[in-house]
Amino acid sequence: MKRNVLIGGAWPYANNSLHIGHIAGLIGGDIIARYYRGCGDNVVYVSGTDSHGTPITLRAKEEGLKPVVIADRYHQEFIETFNKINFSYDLYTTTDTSYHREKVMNYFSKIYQNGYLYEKEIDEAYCETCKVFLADREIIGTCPICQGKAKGDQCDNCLTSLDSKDILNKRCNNCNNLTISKVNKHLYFKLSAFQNVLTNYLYQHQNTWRKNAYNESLKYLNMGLIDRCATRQLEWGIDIPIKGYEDKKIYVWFEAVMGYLTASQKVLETQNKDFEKFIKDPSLISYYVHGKDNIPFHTIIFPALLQAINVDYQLPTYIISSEYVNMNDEKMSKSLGNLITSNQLVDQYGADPVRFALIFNGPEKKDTNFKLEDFITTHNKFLVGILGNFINRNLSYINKKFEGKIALGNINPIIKNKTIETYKEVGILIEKGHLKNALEKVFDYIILGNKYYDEEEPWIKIKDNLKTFNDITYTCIYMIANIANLIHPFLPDTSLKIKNMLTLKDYKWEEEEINSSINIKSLNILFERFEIEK
RNA sequence: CGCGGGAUGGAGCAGUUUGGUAGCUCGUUGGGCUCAUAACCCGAAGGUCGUUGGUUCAAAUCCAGCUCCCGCAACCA
Repeated sequence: MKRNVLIGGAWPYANNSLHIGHIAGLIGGDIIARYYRGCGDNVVYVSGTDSHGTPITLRAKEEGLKPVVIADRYHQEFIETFNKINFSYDLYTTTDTSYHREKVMNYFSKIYQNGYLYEKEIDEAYCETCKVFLADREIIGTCPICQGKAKGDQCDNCLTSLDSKDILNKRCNNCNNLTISKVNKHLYFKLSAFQNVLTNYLYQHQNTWRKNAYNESLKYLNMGLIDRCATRQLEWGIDIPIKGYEDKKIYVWFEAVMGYLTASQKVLETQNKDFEKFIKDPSLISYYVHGKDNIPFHTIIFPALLQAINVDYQLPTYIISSEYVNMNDEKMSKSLGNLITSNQLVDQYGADPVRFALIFNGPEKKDTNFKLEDFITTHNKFLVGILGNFINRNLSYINKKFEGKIALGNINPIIKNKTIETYKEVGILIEKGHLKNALEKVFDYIILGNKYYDEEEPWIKIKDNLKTFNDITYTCIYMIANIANLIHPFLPDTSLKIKNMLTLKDYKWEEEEINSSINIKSLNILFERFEIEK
């Protein structure tokens, strides 16, 4: 029976390039998607660029461009980044498509009709010269604490975090004139209505969510959920389908998470499948993959929105929330200038080595540290020394002695059992989101191959016992064929290279029984050694 | 009393959910092999698992207190 699996990768915001921390947090989704596809399940793996909102608007203003230009520029860059590192999204889209806009407006209307959006009037800073309501970040003034210069919601002088309401002598950042306080109306989402539903929901997922997701969510629930403003005084975004709100847009926190629904629907449409049936399937398994800063959006807000649309919409099953990657013991940041973009690293070292490093040293449970020296050492040890070596020592010997012709033999039964067991164990780990452990288990299997080869000493057996030699060799080729499958979710390029060398069947998450004699088509080195640059 | 994470051989980490021989990589060191990209395999040295107390036949693991480190709260996953 095919399982329905929905995997949502976080939607990167079109304001900065993707660095290795982003990828480390997102790569779990790709592994999970590839695994389930190998099992033959019905997988929908989606993500897209978060293209709207204030930061992009302000950025555009600074550069004298339209917001759409900034959004498109980063969207194109993100597509390139995900292609380079081999993410297998079924759809990577953006929030700036007519499809998404239309569907989101429908959801907004639906939630309004269901009574979860209500009007509220609040006082906001208004610039009479520019004739606009100002966002926090467009307000400058005097800090009420130190009398220094405050900007937006913080004081540049004493670094205190402020409520923009408390700033004195508020001025417009554009024209520098004093602002006035003016009543503005907004639509609020009744998040508080879901306090009990979400609390019960959380308790049911203590074992399926990562610990940080559980604790963070519990924190918000313990504080008590508060209603959230769903509209924004802005020109760049999605129109509000309610009368009287023509001058405002839907707040990004609302529409970006809706992307999971709109993108999935789009994918299913192209497959002639029914979205409603899919999203309401009680046995739907869903994964939401993102960094720890994004937890409440996926564990609180998104589930509440889903409930507000339709109580039968399935809530997230697994929350794959990563910690952060630090760089040489420092936090990665633009201002420190120490961040490595995904593209830089992949261009220099290739997709699979980078994927390996980001999984093997992945921030699954706590922050990890990225050091180029460690990256190279680990690469040389595992990819060159264990994986590349096992394959190369086997195939090159057969090439040398038998011109690449592998004779039939008997597969060692212990190895065979171990192979079947490995599929099972790794599969369970991936399904639970324990990607690091899963990868380690795959490498345990490859290490076993090297051990087997050493203990059996085929280079000696070849001299006086060709039958035994053939059995050993055949067992190793059997292992290699299965290694090609087992590494596929993690290292898709390498998997394909191995399959091409031996002309193997397409990737599937199941034991591959080679049963005819095989010829080595071509022999290539899988991984080059990297030298540590001083 | 703001919130969260961490403390395990020289370094970096896993193990803590579901108590029961302390595991991995690097480094140091002895050996084996020569099929393999100075790759591979076996062995050795090195830890009273931050600290104090508690529960238990048994604690790195559970409970309580304490000490120290790091993130967030400030555009940045």
